[in-house]
Amino acid sequence: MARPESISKSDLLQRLTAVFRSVGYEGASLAALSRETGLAKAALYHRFPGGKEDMARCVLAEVGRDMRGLVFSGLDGEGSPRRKLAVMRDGLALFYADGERSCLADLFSVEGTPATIRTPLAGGLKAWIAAVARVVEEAGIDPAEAARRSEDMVVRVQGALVVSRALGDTRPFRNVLARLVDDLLALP
Amino acid sequence: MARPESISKSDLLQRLTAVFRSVGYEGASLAALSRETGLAKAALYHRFPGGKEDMARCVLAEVGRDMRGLVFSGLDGEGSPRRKLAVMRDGLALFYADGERSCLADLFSVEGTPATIRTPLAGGLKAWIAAVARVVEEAGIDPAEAARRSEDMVVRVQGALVVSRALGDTRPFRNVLARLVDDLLALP
DNA sequence: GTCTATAGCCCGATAGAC
DNA sequence: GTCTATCGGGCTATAGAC
Repeated sequence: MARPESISKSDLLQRLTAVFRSVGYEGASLAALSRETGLAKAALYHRFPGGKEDMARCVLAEVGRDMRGLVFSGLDGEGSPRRKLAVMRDGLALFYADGERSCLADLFSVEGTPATIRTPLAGGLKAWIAAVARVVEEAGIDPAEAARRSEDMVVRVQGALVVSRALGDTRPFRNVLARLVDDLLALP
Repeated sequence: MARPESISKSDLLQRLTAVFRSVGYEGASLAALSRETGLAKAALYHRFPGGKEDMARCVLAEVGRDMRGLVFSGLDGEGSPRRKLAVMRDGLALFYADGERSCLADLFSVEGTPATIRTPLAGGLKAWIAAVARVVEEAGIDPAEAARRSEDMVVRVQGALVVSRALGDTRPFRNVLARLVDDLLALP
């Protein structure tokens, strides 16, 4: 039985994620993590014995699961490549709240973040690029070109999030999403 | 007369820049800024009475000047659009050390950085996009499409820096630069 | 203009009561 | 499992000697 008076593990992770996602690893103070979750610091240490690094690792794993659910999951099923990539695009819009959110791949890759967090992050990015490349190949694009386009797509999404944040305007992100499928599947 | 025993203003700003560029605004502690410049904290306060925020503002202004020198300067002169954009591309390779360096537009746009720094940053990004769009228009591309391509170029450069940093591999950055001019000037 | 020394605060992390 | 209280240390910033 779940104990309703206590915050659920999933809710807790979601709130921790929000903090790390807006201020990064070093910027996320235990005071802020405590405030945003409603748990005292000691309670956070009870749930995450490894402290802040432990929290960030769990957040990254949870975000990875969300990403797989919203973004990857459609890539493996049946359906045309165009349809699968369109599902991914819509998942990205949700995942990044239409460009309002930053990506942990950006915030967690800066110096000062522990390597135990940066390493799985790189793996996740590579997995994403590879999964998209497989779908692009299905559409008849040769493997080298498919890999190039997939990397370019991820580059554009990351860049659009940075530019949107820096300008305080989500149009760059929405512009990239609008062309994402066509750019991946364009004729050679 | 310059006093040779004291670090020059330009050298000082360059060393401060290196710190902010690798760890961001909040991550740049006065201890690190002091260590990397060889000046005691009190001496830094003598030169930058506004403290860390003052240093970051001066660093941003200096980086803006470097950017204008290396990246913008070629855009206004004579020469074909293709040649001018190629000069910009080579300037970018230098400016970002072939993808090894991060961009302040990324690091300084995260929450926690004072607005006095984030605001001029957004202006600089917009100016860059506009300057490139003018050259693309010179090549006969219509203004709306030129604006779109220029924004997309900046998006790609920013994204390539993020992905290169996250993967620990500068290939994404070099790939973007290799196609930058052709993508801007492609036939409609 | 640069230094050493330190104020005052917030940091990550822990002790121990309940 | 959560709390309050606190530790030692690093933080930004300043005082004051030279």
